[in-house]
Amino acid sequence: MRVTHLTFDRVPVADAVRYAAEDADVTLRLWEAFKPQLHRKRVATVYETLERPLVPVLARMEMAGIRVDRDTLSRMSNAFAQSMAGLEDEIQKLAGRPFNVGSPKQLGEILFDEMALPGGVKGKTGAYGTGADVLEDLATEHELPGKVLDWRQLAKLKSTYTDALQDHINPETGRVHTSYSIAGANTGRLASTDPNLQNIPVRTEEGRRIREAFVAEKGKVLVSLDYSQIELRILAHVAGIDALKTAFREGHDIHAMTASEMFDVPLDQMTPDIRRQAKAINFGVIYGISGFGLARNLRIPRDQAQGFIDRYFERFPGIRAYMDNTVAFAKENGFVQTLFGRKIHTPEINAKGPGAGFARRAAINAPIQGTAADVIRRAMIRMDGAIGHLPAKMLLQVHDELLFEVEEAAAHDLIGVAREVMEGAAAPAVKMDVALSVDAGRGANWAEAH
DNA sequence: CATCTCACG
DNA sequence: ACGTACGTGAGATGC
Repeated sequence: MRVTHLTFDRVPVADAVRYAAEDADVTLRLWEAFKPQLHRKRVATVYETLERPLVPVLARMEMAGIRVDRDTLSRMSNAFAQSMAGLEDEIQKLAGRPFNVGSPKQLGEILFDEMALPGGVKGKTGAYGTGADVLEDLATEHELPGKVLDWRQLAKLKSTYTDALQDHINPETGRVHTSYSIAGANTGRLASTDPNLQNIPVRTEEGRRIREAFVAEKGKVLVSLDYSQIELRILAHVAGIDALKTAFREGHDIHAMTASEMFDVPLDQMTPDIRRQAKAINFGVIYGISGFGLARNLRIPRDQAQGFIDRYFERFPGIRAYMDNTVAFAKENGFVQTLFGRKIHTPEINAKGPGAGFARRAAINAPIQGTAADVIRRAMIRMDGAIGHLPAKMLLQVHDELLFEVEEAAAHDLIGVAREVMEGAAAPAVKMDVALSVDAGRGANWAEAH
């Protein structure tokens, strides 16, 4: 038994398998044993965020793991390596000399010193920034930056996913077993480590294919259920925005509705670009919006971004009141609260200087992100009992999504039961003005189930 | 071991 | 005046 390397809230799967087979509650006892070693502040966070019944649930999920097909990953890895080699040749021809494409330092010197492309900005450390947004802008000037972006995407997928994931396949179970931190995030979210299964690619077609390697056992399927727009629904509730509440109640496209309201465009004349801008604003509000941040995200002038925000506050006045009240509460008390009363500490809120902006935005975001975290944690605690009669296991949590593996014939029943648990998870402690809604999918692999 | 970059919600 | 979207984890580079 190796307990020495245990942290307070993480259980290496080899131990979890052994312990949980004997006693699903053992993680909790281990956690209790390690608690005295924790830093004082960390203890306070844990006490306030921990819901004890969640601990054995997480242990069972870690123990269950998810089957990952090594051959699929291996094939993809080889394909990535080939494409990268081709791109590397092209990049170095364009650069005029060989260099390490994976080195931001060398790339910056090539782009801005040797090739003298415009827009080189040095950061605090004196190095040129070569992030994706910089290279995207630069791609209109020259062929090279776009190829570096392509190379980087493949390098990321290969090193972090197709290669590293293979090393995490447990030889005894043939499955990948993550570890969950129950107090990993300040807001009350879980965190997934070793490996992180909460950041498996999905946004691009190439990345999404990695999810094809996450498969169900023969005769079973993967079922994914995810909350639809849970943070915006919570915002509508806590800030009391009637227009948003109505839109959710009537099942409207929330970003299109926001766009229509803000820009006076009828819904039947909505364009993808106007909707995209409104979507960015909706997210911005959740993040504690600033003119600068929105301008950078949308790549528009700062005064125009500020105009959008002013307009938003004008049309949804409850939003500004929510933000002001939340910040005032944090300054007064040193914490904010989720709808369920869980405290999230904001020790920097009264700081002077550049840190003040961060603390302010974090305080605005925390009740929203934290309430969403509470909701899904409540669902997870109830889930084991609710699906106990079904041949199903809860495998993963990805902030607003739960992934299950279930015998094929029971998939329909599982979706019905799990959806009911998730949609009802706020009750009875909190009566939401906006109903929670859950989307479901199923398939032989995670790509199909999503 | 810090920094940069990028994957996710 | 200042520097900014919120919350994470991980791999590669280079000091």
